[in-house]
Amino acid sequence: MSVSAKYNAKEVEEKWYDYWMKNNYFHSTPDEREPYTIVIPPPNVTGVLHMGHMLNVTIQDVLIRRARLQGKNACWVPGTDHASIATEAKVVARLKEQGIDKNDLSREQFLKHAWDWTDEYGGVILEQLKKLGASCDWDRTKFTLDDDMSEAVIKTFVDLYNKGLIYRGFRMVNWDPEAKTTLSDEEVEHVEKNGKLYYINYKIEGSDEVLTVATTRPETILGDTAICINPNDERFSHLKGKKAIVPICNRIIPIIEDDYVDVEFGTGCLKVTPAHDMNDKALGDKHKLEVIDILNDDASLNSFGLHYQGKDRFVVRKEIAKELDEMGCLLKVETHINKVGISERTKAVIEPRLSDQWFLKMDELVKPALKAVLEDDDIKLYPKKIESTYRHWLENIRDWNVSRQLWWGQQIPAYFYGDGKDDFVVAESKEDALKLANKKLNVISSGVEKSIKIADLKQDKDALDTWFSSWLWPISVFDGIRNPDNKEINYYYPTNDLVTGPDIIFFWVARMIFAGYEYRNEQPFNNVYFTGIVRDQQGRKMSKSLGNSPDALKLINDYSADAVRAGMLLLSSGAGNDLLFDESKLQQGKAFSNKIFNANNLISSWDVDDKIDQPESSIIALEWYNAKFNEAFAEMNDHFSKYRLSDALMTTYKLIWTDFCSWLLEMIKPAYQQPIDNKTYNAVIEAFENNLKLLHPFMPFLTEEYWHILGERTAEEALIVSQYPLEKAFDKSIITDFDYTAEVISAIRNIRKEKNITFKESLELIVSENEKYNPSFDVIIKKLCNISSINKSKESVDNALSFRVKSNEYFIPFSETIDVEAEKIKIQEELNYVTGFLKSVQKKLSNERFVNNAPDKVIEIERKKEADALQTIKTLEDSFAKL
RNA sequence: GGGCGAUUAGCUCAGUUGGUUCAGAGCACCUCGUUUACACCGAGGGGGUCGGGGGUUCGAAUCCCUCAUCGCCCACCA
Repeated sequence: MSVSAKYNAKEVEEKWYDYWMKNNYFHSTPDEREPYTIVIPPPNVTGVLHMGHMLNVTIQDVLIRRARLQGKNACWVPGTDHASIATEAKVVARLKEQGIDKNDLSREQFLKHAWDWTDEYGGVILEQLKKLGASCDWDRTKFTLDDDMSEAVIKTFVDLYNKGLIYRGFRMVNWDPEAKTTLSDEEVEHVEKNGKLYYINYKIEGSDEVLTVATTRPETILGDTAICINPNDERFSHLKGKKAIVPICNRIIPIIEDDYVDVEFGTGCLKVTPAHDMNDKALGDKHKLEVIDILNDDASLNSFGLHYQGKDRFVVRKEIAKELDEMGCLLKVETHINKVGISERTKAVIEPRLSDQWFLKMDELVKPALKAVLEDDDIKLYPKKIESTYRHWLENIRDWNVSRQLWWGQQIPAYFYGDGKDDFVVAESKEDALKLANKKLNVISSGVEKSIKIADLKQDKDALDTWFSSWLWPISVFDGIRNPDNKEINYYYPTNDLVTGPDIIFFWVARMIFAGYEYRNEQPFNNVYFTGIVRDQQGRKMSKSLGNSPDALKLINDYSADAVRAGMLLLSSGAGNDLLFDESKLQQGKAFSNKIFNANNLISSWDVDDKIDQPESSIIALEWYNAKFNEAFAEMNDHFSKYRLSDALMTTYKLIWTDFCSWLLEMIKPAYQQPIDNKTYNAVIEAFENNLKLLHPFMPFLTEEYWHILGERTAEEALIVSQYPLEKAFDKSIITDFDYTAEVISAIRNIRKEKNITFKESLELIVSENEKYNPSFDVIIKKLCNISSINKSKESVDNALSFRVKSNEYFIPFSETIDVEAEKIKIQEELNYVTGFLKSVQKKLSNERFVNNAPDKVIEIERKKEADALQTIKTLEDSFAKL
């Protein structure tokens, strides 16, 4: 007899994780089986487990464990991402706390600190994944800055450069003045801000006239190199060809004409600052304007800022407005809402800035990626609606700025040997670079023998965007870039499923598809499951600043990993839907664990006697359960095929709780202290075991625990490496018959309740049978409702309680006097309902247009309804009359 | 500004090409209950005119139009 009434999760979970690890069950090597591969979206190496990971990792583990049970060679590759900008920012912050300024360190010194940090925190998150039960192949753990991974990145960069897809360009880029690096377009968030629109007067050269220009950024007037008007704007036609004077710096600038200018907006005049605005840059290029960059890399003003030199742009904005006002140049200030670009990582306001950067051409890379998803269906996105977002982005894509002014990452393999803009070569190593440089030099200076030494080569200081390494992830984790023909990449690639958040569809998912086609000529994965975002109950994103993010490890500790996994899945309704975190779902997961624990308690309390016969009730109960199991199993598989994991779990949950525990166990349960027959017992154990298999992907620990409790298993026979049951055809009619029986049972229970008849008091049941039903379930009714006998009778039964299921009427003879009036009312109510229903059916059937237009099948159904209703009415009327 | 999606019980969501007894599930809620696995339980029960309006149809939660509300993505309007 068990002492504890509750399941001890913590102990169990540690035990089985160790056991799985010890037996190497997570490890995969290529063999003759069908592979099933998932590469983990590598979390930030210095990150800690949060709710998003929990959901994401649970889903991946469910898929991997299921594939393993299906006999596939399941391989889940774990790893971490160096997350250049995020990690570098953290390291810089920590150094600052120690009183160290990054600028005082050499690249090597800084990287030493960064690696120390990585060694200290890296892997913490992977340990946390283990607590959740993640069955990753830990032997394959990768880090995006591992030597082999970096080599792949460099090789790719050189290859793309040689193909002419990577180029160096002096372009307007997104500048994060806090991190002092460029960002890709995807790393910039646009937020609406309440700003101001300043109306500034510019004098016209050689006249007293002024021209008013509206701007949101008055500090940039110091970088103005033109005023632009619309050539069709008659208000300004007299100013054509004239010049204006920039206040404060008194620079004389041309007034140019371009129909880009919106006549309606502001004053209809635009100040042009090519160095600090994308549009102005375009205008500047078109009209060959001077470019004056007034900012330092930290967004303070440089010498062009005159007396504002050294001050931050936002400080200057206020001060310059004041100065302009005092000069009488500030006409007015209006409030104005505009979108401001914010750095995703540092939240600093982005400055458009001109600089030399490396770009990857997108046009060609995009083509196969579009085709694969939208035309060929080689890659399926779940939910499908994401496809339109995907298409839109790919069709409007701009070249990818891949260089970052950071140290934490792969350094760009470009080597400069001179001061000229083109005096560089791109190569995998410095030695190769030297050869190339000399070759290039000699071709250029034909005839004159020139040579440079290795010491003359200066490698580009910049590092590559983090995503430039992660886009290779599904290939490089199998060494498919360096060794494209190796056994592993050929076996595991393309991977099967990718599970990730919709927020990185462009950063990562789309780019992996580019890389997949470019380097393998094949999709990197067949399916992408986009999880939703985990939000709090008010629908807000989980964030540190709001403090609304529960401690993931504490949840595992409080509820168990199994309960957390089940809870997360119950919450997530489908791919792509956000989910509102609700601890009560975890409670539900925990209650479910306990339910299974108690089912096992019951089973293990039975004494098995092989000398007694199997009762009839057990035979039919097991026959029914067998059908029910196969029905549920097929349904669960169907849900899986559509990536409806929540529904798949719910199907399993109901199978176990309702069908197995509430019905089957109650039906086959032997009387108090009586033994159970051998046959039934074995069948129940087998049913339980099959349930555990179905549940294992969702709740791996407790299922493994009971698997071993139910039977002696060798290491090779662990649940995690067992085989899924086979899907079998099932007899649907027995399920229908049982559903009918359940209605009868429910009606009897209702009567007991209404009349206060305790379960102990045995009753007699009389049925006047009109409709066929399976009498083999009578033994079940007897057992579950404490019915002494079930008799058939055509006669009315005196002084009996009655109820009806379908068109059959049931009577329970009652010792006390029946309240005839109450019975009459009851029957009358039922009669009213059925009569009303019949009317609506007959109305439909007498409608010619319905009969003429509806398909025969539908009409047939209506006729059946009519017949059934008539029969029921007859039964009710008879009963009424007899009363 | 452009695009996409959503709106069904208190909550979170199903509802397959419009058609089975007047829309389902889980949770929550209410009532009753210590029958010998489990009160993290059992039995029973209440609850929705499917966002509003209009249309197509014999028939609409399901198709069309429109309005409202919410969400997401994209975008260089000073």
